[in-house]
Amino acid sequence: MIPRKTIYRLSIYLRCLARLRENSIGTVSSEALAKAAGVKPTQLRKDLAYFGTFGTRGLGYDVNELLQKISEELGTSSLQPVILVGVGNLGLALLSYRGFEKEGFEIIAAFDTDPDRKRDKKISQPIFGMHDMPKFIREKNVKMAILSVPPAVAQNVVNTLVDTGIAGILNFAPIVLAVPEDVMVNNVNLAIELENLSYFIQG
Amino acid sequence: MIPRKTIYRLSIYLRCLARLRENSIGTVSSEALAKAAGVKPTQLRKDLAYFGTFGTRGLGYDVNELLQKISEELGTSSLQPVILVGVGNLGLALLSYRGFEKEGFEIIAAFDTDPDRKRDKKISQPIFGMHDMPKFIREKNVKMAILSVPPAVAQNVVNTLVDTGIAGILNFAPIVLAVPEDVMVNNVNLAIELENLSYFIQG
DNA sequence: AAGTGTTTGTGAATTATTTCACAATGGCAG
DNA sequence: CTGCCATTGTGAAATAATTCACAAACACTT
Ligand SMILES: NC(=O)c1ccc[n+]([C@@H]2O[C@H](COP(=O)([O-])OP(=O)(O)OC[C@H]3O[C@@H](n4cnc5c(N)ncnc54)[C@H](O)[C@@H]3O)[C@@H](O)[C@H]2O)c1
Ligand SMILES: NC(=O)c1ccc[n+]([C@@H]2O[C@H](COP(=O)([O-])OP(=O)(O)OC[C@H]3O[C@@H](n4cnc5c(N)ncnc54)[C@H](O)[C@@H]3O)[C@@H](O)[C@H]2O)c1
Repeated sequence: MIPRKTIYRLSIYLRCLARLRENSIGTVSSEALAKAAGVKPTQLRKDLAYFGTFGTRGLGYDVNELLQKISEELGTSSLQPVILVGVGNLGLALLSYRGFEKEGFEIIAAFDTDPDRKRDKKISQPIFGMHDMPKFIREKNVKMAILSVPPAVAQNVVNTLVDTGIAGILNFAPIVLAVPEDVMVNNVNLAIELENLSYFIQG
Repeated sequence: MIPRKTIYRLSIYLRCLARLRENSIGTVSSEALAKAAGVKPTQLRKDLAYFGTFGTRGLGYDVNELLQKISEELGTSSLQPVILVGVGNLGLALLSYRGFEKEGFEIIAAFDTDPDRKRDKKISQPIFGMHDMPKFIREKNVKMAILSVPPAVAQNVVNTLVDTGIAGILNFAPIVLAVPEDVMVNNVNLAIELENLSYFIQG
């Protein structure tokens, strides 16, 4: 069982390796890669050891090979379809962001109670009403959703998502969502991040 | 020394307590509050024990008192000024968000290389050029910044921020920032969050 | 082909965090 | 005022994560 935190770091290593490849760097030592990722070399090596041994002693890691192996381990090799619910200020920013595709994700559609008012914007994804959501999720076999609706309705929307087969939710609403234990929620709570910063820069 | 993770959870408790207060609930047991926060009761009690004892055995915690105490501990009692750098899609969404004030933060100004093109939007904060930033930070004694600039320029902007006295950065650019160790960076990397979800819903 | 210098991989040690288990406490009913 | 009951606070135990320390492996030089 690979620790949760290791999985997070694998994602970071992946991005550092991608940059190295862009710069035509063929091999990298655990020391150099760890530095780029902001961790200690031993931690990097331990993280990799959870699922294989890829390095050459005395030399380091082959950038392409390691990229490939981490990618496989994370299952990022194939493009994952994602939907977004709640096309407000934040939802629109996310929809117009072109950075997800090259990381292996694609927001294929958005849903909102009021889809028509949003439609005039310069975004490429279709925006549907909430009524169309269950059918869409089932037909396209979507497993992940980004939730950017007001907190007051978030639990309600989540219940629908879960009933319809969504297994992973990236939640921006500042509330704790109740979900069955086979559904995973990652919360992004910006107020808490700020509060956290504020605490540590004072104390 | 209070664990880092405890501090995160204190912020969550705070929000749960705020909701209880809105619903005119005066006391709460560790069991009920823990459930609302999505943690185990013993963990909640241990978290509180790090900085005091506030409960009444047989009864639970006084909602108002606990709210007050956690707030003090986190230093959220006073409003913290924050600046935002990079008024693009994401930056605009953050600027227009009215939810930070009631959590103790206020984005008092924004900065961008191209401030004039953004000025027509319906946001209340002033947008200045990058040239004005150092002076502003020093004069207003701002300690925290939200960074939503393109990744290619992020390190550069951070260097300026750090030189000017910023001690806490909430970073949305998908790169690892290098900062002196007395500066704290909290990263919000949405691609990594998605990748993480994707891993755990499959494996 | 041997020697040298680097860097990996990994058990063991350390440190951090969570959970357990239960004695101590105070509210409340009678 | 006494005893019961619910609930806290907390050492101790368990679990998880990080760091250390070093032998093993390989590249590279001569
Ligand atoms: N905007 C930010 O910068 C920011 C920052 C932190 C947190 N958040 C959180 O993110 C969420 C979205 O924020 P926002 O600023 O975009 O809000 P918003 O009000 O601009 O957008 C919310 C959208 O959800 C839609 N909606 C409402 N009820 C719905 C329902 N039942 N089903 C589907 N859609 C529904 C609305 O039509 C609207 O388009 C909120 O929970 C907010 O607290 C936002
Ligand atoms: N938009 C999203 O949903 C989203 C999602 C995940 C990550 N991000 C990340 O957040 C950051 C911002 O994303 P965005 O979509 O808002 O990008 P954007 O291109 O819309 O906005 C970037 C803004 O930064 C300004 N800028 C450029 N160089 C600058 C400099 N040197 N100093 C100050 N300002 C400068 C630009 O003028 C522009 O207004 C990026 O790093 C992006 O990768 C965005």
